[in-house]
Amino acid sequence: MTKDKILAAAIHQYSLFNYYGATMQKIAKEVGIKPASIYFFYKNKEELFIAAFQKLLQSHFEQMKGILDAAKDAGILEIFNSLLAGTVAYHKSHMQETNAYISLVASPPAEMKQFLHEHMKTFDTWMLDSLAELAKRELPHLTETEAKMLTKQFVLLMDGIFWEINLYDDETLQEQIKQANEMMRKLLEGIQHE
Amino acid sequence: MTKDKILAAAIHQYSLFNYYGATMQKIAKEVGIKPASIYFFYKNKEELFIAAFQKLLQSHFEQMKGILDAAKDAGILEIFNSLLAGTVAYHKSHMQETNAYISLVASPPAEMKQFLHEHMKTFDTWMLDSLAELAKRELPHLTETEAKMLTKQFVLLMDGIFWEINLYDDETLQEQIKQANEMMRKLLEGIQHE
Amino acid sequence: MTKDKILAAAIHQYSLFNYYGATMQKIAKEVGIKPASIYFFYKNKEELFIAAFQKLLQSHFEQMKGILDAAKDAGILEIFNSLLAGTVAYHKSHMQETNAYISLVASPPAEMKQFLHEHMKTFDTWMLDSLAELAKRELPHLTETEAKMLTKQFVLLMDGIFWEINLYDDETLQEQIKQANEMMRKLLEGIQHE
Amino acid sequence: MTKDKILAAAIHQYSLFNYYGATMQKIAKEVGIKPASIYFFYKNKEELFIAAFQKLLQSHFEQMKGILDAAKDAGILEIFNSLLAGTVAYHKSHMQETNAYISLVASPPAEMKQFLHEHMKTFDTWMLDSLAELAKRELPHLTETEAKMLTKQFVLLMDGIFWEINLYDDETLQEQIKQANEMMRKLLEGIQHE
DNA sequence: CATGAATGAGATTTCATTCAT
DNA sequence: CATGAATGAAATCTCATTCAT
Repeated sequence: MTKDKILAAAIHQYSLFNYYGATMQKIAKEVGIKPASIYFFYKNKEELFIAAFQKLLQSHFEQMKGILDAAKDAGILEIFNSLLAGTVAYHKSHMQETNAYISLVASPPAEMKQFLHEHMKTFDTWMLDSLAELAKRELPHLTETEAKMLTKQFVLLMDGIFWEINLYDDETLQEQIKQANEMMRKLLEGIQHE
Repeated sequence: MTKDKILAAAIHQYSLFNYYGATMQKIAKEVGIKPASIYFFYKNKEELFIAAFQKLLQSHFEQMKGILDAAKDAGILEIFNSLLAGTVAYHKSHMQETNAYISLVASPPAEMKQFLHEHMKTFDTWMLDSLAELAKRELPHLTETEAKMLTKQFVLLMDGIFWEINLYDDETLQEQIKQANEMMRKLLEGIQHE
Repeated sequence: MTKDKILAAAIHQYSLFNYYGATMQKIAKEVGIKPASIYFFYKNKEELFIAAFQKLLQSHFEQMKGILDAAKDAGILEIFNSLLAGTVAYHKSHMQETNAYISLVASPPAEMKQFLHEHMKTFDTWMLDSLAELAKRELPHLTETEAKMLTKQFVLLMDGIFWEINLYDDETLQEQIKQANEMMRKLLEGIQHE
Repeated sequence: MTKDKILAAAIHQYSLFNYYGATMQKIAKEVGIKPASIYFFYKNKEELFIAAFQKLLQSHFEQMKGILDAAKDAGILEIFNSLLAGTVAYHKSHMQETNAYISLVASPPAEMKQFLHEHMKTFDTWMLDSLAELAKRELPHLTETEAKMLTKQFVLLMDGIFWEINLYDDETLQEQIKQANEMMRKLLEGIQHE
């Protein structure tokens, strides 16, 4: 459908040139239509990008949910492992969306800031809650405080890996994932020996 | 000096609107001059932004060097601690530059990608080398491999904290720094007990 | 009928925005259809407006005829009186058409100028002839010249009132109609005393 | 000066095509510059036309004041006479402005309606007050009410003449002015014989 | 140093219109 | 009858840049 192709092109152009550099012309050309035609589907550039960003964030959210869902029946260390690997694998196989996503979070157009902030809060809450629940299930002897600490530490590692998607090539990134897994292993060991 | 004010305004506008949204008009207005006047100092927009980005990256680099330098005579854990705290403190007190820096790394204008990539490699190498050296000095019993691992893990935590500057408010960020310090403490403990 | 609703909407939009501002979109929206549908009824914008203006002028003409017809059996002063009152009453109760009519006469689209000029001449001739005839019937002692003068003077007053529809609120306008009637009364008095 | 030439061209184009048909391109072409250059002098089309209309109305007002001033030392009938003749002479020798003025009053762009209404009120008040004062000076035996009536009647004739500028050719218009003068003469005669 | 004036190129958007369904 | 989808042309406006002063 043309409407969806426009969204995809908008996200792609955004990933390349940011909001002001992603022109209606370039988007139209990528879709294979004329700029005027975009206005049949979207009222203006702002509404197009609101739709595009919504789709982007939502599909990122759903992907994360899927990864967590697929991993949730294993042991806690494996879950962490799968989450890191799954996140990176997804992002590496959807570089356009990932670049757009990173760009959006790192330097959102002024009009999106509010909307984006709310999404990030929702996402963060979901991630922390889900992880804490899994941690309690797998490590029932943990206090509430300990479980929270553990999840926060894991999220910190996830964020580190996420930022490094920007910086490192595939090989180095895989090495960093190993380091992250290693760290989680040691932290869990420490807890279980206490 | 007007020339420096232009650079600062360019960085500020870039942090707000990215490359294509940072117009010569807005930059001029922020400085209090007319757009035509910018061309007395810089040949064109591209050269202005090359200068601006160079300054931005260089001053970030120097700042990091300064932080490391100030911390380097303490114990290894304190060094890690100071680096994290110093980095965040610097960025929080220079939000404009930080936003511009993050934006630049996360979604650089096509023309800058090459230049940026080289800078990041230099910076990364320096950071890893410096940290490895300090680790060896403070923990002389570590093998080369162990030292490298430790520094990589620390860098991963630093990157996590860095990305979270984007996401969290001050309070939550301070909490995350604590978590990072706590993690480093446990990792070192583990190594020293082996 | 849709076709008539389109005409009415075209006239309304014309009264608000003039020819170039009365877009097919706005007309369609007012009717509750899509712009493409208009082309089933009218070949293009120009033909739509030719039809609209013809209807507008013709209905104005017929209305004036009706008013004259209804008044023509009274005394001459009453006839003048009824014409003024009737004209204003009609226009005040059809403000959209009146605004469009005034707008059309005051600043016709270039393509309409010729057509409009002819209509105005026809209308003017009819009005002068009709009035002159009535004047002769009611005031048989008048010379041809005197009758013509009287009708021209009356038309001048009518035109004044007409322009003032633009300018004044209802109350002031009613006051001006009284003045016009008063003037006609005095003029007739003057003639009859000679 | 370019700025003034732009204003004049805007008024001219407006007189030909009304607000939406008076494009920046046509205006620029008439001045002999490029459309972009207009924006150096006026922020946008709306502000350009606000300036243009202000100039138009103000210069019309001043012209009327000048005509009244030049006529004010004669007898009352001559004053009326001069006003009518002066108004028409001015408008006939400034057809562009007059067409624009009529168009503006008859079908103002929505954004101008408020501003225009206030101007018209000011103008109307000035005209009525000035005429009433002259009437009292020249015809001191008139009551306040009679003076007011006389001026209103004169204004009605003026408005009739004004609207007829639209409708008639020069010759017919001169004839109508004669009729207007004749009417004023008779009205005054009536008053003085009472 | 700095600006006023100007512009070519291009961005966003609107408009009248077409045509297949 | 009516519309969804599309478009060429043009309208408004912005942008980077130039150049004389």
